[in-house]
Amino acid sequence: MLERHEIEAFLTLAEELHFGRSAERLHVSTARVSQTIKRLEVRIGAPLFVRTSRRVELTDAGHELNDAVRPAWRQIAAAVEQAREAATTTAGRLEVAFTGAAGGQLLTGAAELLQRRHPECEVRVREAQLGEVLPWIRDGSVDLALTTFPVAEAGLSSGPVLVSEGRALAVPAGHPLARRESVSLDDLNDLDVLQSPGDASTLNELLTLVGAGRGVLPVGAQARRYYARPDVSYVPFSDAPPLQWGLIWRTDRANARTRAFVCAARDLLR
Amino acid sequence: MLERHEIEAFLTLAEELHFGRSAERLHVSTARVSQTIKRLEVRIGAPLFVRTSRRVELTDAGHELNDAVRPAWRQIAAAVEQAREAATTTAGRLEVAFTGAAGGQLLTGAAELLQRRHPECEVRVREAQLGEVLPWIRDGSVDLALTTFPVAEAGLSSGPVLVSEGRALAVPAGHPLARRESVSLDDLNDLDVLQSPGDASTLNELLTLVGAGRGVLPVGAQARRYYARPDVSYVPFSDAPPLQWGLIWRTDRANARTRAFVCAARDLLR
DNA sequence: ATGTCTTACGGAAGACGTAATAATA
DNA sequence: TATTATTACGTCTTCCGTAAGACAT
Repeated sequence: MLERHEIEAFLTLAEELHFGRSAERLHVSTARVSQTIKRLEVRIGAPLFVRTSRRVELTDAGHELNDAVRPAWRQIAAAVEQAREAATTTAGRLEVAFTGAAGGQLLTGAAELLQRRHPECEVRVREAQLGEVLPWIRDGSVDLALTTFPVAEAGLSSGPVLVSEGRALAVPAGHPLARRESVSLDDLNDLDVLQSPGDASTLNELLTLVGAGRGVLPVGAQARRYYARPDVSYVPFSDAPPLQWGLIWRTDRANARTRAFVCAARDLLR
Repeated sequence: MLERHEIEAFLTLAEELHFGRSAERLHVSTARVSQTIKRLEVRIGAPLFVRTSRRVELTDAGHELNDAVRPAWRQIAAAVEQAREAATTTAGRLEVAFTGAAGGQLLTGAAELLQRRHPECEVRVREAQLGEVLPWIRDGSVDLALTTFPVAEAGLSSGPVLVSEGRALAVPAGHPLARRESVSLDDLNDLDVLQSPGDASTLNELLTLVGAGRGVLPVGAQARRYYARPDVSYVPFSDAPPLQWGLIWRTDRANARTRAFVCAARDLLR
């Protein structure tokens, strides 16, 4: 098969029909063009150019090769250029998902920062319910999602931790625990703990169940501010490790836009 | 632009999705495939594969590049293979022209030898009149022509001298020179010498003019055997250099068939 | 005599393999 | 632990430019 420099030397010489000008366009010496063409002709087994020191012309074999190779090589060059462009440009659409009101605030801020930096990037921030985040990421309907860490799934990547918040327990307003300063993980053993996909699919539904006395729900401490309700009280955990939030994406769909958004989100929180 | 080894490594890995098997197919080490892909990704500016030590998969960017590059590269490979094939095969048609009865015998013999050697080569031997040889060669209606040397025209090539014959002068049968043993170039000064494209376009027409006493005509000594006529006598030159015959062809249309025919003609006369 | 292609030769870039290392299941 | 991808490094091919040579106008 032909080497890159052979293809380019051939196509250039076929166009210029002059070793000196070809060498200039190729940024090499004329001697190099001569040797490259010579080697190419040996490899093909026939002369591709008829040349005297005054005239260079394509042979029939050269014409045929030129006609077939030129469009194919242009296509490869265009594909590479497009790939390079797609890899570096932030122009285009970016879909970002969050769960929870606090996450929406954060991502909206990040989106605004991103669009100040890259006006050509079109960002849409959507809310996802608890169980929708991973499916949306997997099927590609969103490019990024804000979620709790860690997410250990093959094919997914995670950005840095953006927010770290204490944990709290949502309990019915009249529940004995509601008057406590804090709760412990051990306290959960005596309680009905609601599960996300099992008992209900959205946070508000779960909190409604909590308010109705159907169980308790571990949440992030921010819930007290964003999901304050008369029927629910939030009691901080004394001993639970903090809840960490960050962005995830499908590794095979990472691009300049996702990188820029992750960067904007990180910068926003400094 | 991408190097040949980068393109082939990429396309192979995109197919195999396994560095070891790709390396095997490419006849290089796995380390080389790894480094080549790495460099390619740096050049493009984005990962083309997502890989762990257990799994290799194309990214979106990789898929797009693969879809665009693969058919184009196949086309180039096919064009090169076809050029190589066309350069070496003798299959196909070959048109050969001659002037004069002796030339016809010679080329017919060469054509028979060629077809014994290369049955897949289809040869057609045609007679050309004097002025037709060069036009037919120039416009490509024949691939080879037997003609007198030297032929110094840009774009034409000549094979070896095949036949070398003494020269003779065709004179009217009753002419004083007809009784001479030989003539000299100096004798031409006192005579009307007929010219090929000027006075007539075929040899028989010229000889008819000679027989009619309209002038004399320098010819090859073989004319005495192949163009014996009652109205024309042939007298050898004592001092003219021999007339040399050989094959010519358009340099840019030389191919395996023309080379094989020239070779057969040369071998025939050994 | 001049412009142009080709050949000869020494130097530098990089393509390659081997072997050691890291990471995954 | 076994398989597979990556990194490190020394070797060697070959790509390249310079300079001299060959050829045609």
